[in-house]
Amino acid sequence: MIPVVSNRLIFKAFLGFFFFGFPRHMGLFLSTTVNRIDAKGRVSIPGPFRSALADHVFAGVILMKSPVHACLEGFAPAMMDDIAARLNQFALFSSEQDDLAAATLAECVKIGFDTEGRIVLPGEFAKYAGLKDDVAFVGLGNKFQMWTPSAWDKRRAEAQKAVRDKGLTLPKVAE
Amino acid sequence: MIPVVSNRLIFKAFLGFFFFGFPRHMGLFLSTTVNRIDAKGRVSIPGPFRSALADHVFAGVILMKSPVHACLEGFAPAMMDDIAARLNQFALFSSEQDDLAAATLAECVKIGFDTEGRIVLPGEFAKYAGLKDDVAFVGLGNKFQMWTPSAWDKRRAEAQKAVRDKGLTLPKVAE
DNA sequence: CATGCTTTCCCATGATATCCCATATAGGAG
DNA sequence: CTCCTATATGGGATATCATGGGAAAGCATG
Repeated sequence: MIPVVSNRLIFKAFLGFFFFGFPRHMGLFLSTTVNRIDAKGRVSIPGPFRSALADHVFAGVILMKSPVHACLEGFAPAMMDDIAARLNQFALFSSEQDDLAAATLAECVKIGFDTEGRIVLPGEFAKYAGLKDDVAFVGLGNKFQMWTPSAWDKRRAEAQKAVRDKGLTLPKVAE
Repeated sequence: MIPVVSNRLIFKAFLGFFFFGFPRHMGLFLSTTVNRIDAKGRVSIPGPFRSALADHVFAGVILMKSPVHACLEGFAPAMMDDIAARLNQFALFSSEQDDLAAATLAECVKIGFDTEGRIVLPGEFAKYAGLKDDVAFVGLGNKFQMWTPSAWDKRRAEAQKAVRDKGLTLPKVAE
């Protein structure tokens, strides 16, 4: 089942804190790489991404079913602690905490690398993004996405079109 | 009959009070897993949850009949101290403290793991959440919830809708 | 004490995940 | 041009986890 555009706001909530900055020590996810899923459901995380994910506590990655697209979102494990801390500002049993946690933390998995820097894709997650043989890893700065190569081609064209048509630009950071 | 709706009102009255973090050393409850209840009423606690529950004093979990939903809430034993501390912000014998304590602490059981990391679901608790064959374990950070898979599907959609409709976001942690 | 009932422990199994080794390929360094 | 290292990929061997069932250990009842 493919998530609809109307879910975009959920994602905004999830990513809302990026506008206030995120842990600075993390590396940036850059560029796009296509890797292969083997018979056991394993994929190599692109080398550069592994460095960006580097966490001194846990060698792995957080995957989330994207609330916006038919893809998976990848984060550094440290991100989850930050999200949890933000959630803890709400009262226990409050509907805000419950709703936000359900829309974010519940949709994630924490996956460790094997000795070769690969992860095993949980079937449920692979199915969600339609991942079969090849996966396009797309670096987007503070996170990355995992797409089927063909779906990524579409999405990429769509994003470029949006930037052109709407004249989107990157404003200077306010001091 | 499940007293969910009526209890919701009690809680709404006091939502504002439960504030701020929980013991930071605990692991986070992440992701959603479905496990099976066997003929003896046993369920495996998902492996990652067991690590998050890890307590050097007691190998087990605290289950609570949710004061707000038709589900069970699961906590690390250490979290009970946190809840007690929150309750102690109210005056002794105040109706707020009495009501909240009755709706939370009084509705808990402490359950130990068996040698395989399973717990036996008390019949009363299983019935409260309508748990029969399969249980969805939902990680929500400082706690997790146990739902029937179908009830969770509904709740999940509801939470996403709430986030969307109310425009909920995760505010930056205040210093 | 015997009898049932429940709880706990222990082992077996299949599925999955993880480790370890082997190979291939691409850059870099010398 | 060749060696060396990091990465990507494949596959066999193990270890771990979820699950089911039997056996032993409480525990109340008559």
